[in-house]
Amino acid sequence: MIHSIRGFNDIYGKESVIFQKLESLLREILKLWNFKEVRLPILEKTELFQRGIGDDTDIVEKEMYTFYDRNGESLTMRPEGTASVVRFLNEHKLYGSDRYLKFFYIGPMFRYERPQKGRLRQFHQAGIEIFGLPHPLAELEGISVLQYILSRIGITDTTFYINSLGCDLCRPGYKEALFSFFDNKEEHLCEDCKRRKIKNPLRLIDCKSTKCQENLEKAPKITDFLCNNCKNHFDELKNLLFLYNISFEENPKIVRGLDYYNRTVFEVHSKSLGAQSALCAGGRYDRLSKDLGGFDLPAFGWAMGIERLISLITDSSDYSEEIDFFVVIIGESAKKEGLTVIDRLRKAGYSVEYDTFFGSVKSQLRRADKLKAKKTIILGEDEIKRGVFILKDMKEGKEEVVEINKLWKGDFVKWSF
RNA sequence: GUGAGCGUAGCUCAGUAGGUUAGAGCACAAGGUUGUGGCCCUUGGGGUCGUGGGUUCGAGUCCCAUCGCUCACCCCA
Repeated sequence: MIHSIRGFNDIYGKESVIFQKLESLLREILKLWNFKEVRLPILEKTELFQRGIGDDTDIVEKEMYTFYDRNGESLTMRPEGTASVVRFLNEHKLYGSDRYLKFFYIGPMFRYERPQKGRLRQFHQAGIEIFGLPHPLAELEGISVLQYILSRIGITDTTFYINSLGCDLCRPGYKEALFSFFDNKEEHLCEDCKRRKIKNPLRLIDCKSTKCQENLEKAPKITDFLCNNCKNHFDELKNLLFLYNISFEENPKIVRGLDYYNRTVFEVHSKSLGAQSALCAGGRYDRLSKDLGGFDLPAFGWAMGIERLISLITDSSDYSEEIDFFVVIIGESAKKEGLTVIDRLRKAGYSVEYDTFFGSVKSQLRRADKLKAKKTIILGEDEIKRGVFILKDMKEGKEEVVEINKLWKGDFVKWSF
């Protein structure tokens, strides 16, 4: 027996229904904020992610599904959505007609990681990207719609962490301060951090090892190093969040794992998620578009993990959907009429099921009950002779005799539910 | 990539210090009503005990290997 690839799951049953409902809710809400959907390819040139996400990040270094196609070109199954959206935007030169653009996407992403709770190799993300707005109003747009989505789904018990990473002007000063702070503490650092210190000193800040935690208490904070513009931006954002009554917690340890962020970064965590507690994360990435060879466009965006979101939905309701009619067919001579009735009803807009094995009346009715049919039509040889069928209400248990002719007249109104 | 725990029926699990034909509940099917569901009763189908090797008179049970799943580290949505 061939089974699915590790970390690649089949989504079916209740989960599939919740998935659909969640998607339509997202589309409905994002429309209120005037976000437009983009459906982008799953496969992109590897270079897009190397340059976009950053060569030194874990995602690019060891988590991408990368392979050569038949022409020898290196392709990668997208590990995230932002780089693709930026590529799309520049490729179609959409900023030419409108300098303020808002997009969203929903779809599968791929990362080669060891699966665990809340972590799959193929997982789904919904994300938004806002282009062209340097002002923190971009953050407010993105964050307010996110908060509304979470509240509509009914997810509480989340913490919203926010931080600023500064810009090209102020971050070098901070990196230097960090570097010299850790310089004489080499022996106190965990193995990972020794490596980080050279490659990406910012990441020292969010190390989780207890060994490093002590250092971090005394480590310099990025927010103390922000230049005036960055500080004003951050302050103004906080004021806007107050205006919208969005509660947040400043957390200088939020630095994010992708290279493209500047200024605002944020994460939404939930304690109920397990070790992979991030439900949603994002930030501002003003340089990415230009870095990818495109137009110089400020941008802000976030992405949320759909599976993680679903695992938080504590909805115990029954997701097996009821059907309108079950048609019980008794005897060989009733089959022809029965199958015609079924076809008629379906094309009149009713959901209909029947027993293709034509079991006993008892087993057909059992099946009608199990499938949650609202009404059952019973059609046997006797009924055919009389030109009628029995219409049975499955909740009341009452039966009535109806002339088959009424179906052909399209007179379904009396059974509307 | 590292570590820990777990693999017995479609599902959730029992299975006693190794000992006859491996069990239960749920689910499924048939019947109890010569054409009527839910509740109840009866009966039935379904398992190479993850796989391979070893120890033993005898292995679901002990040992080794392997595969898979889960959780955690790491990382991230």
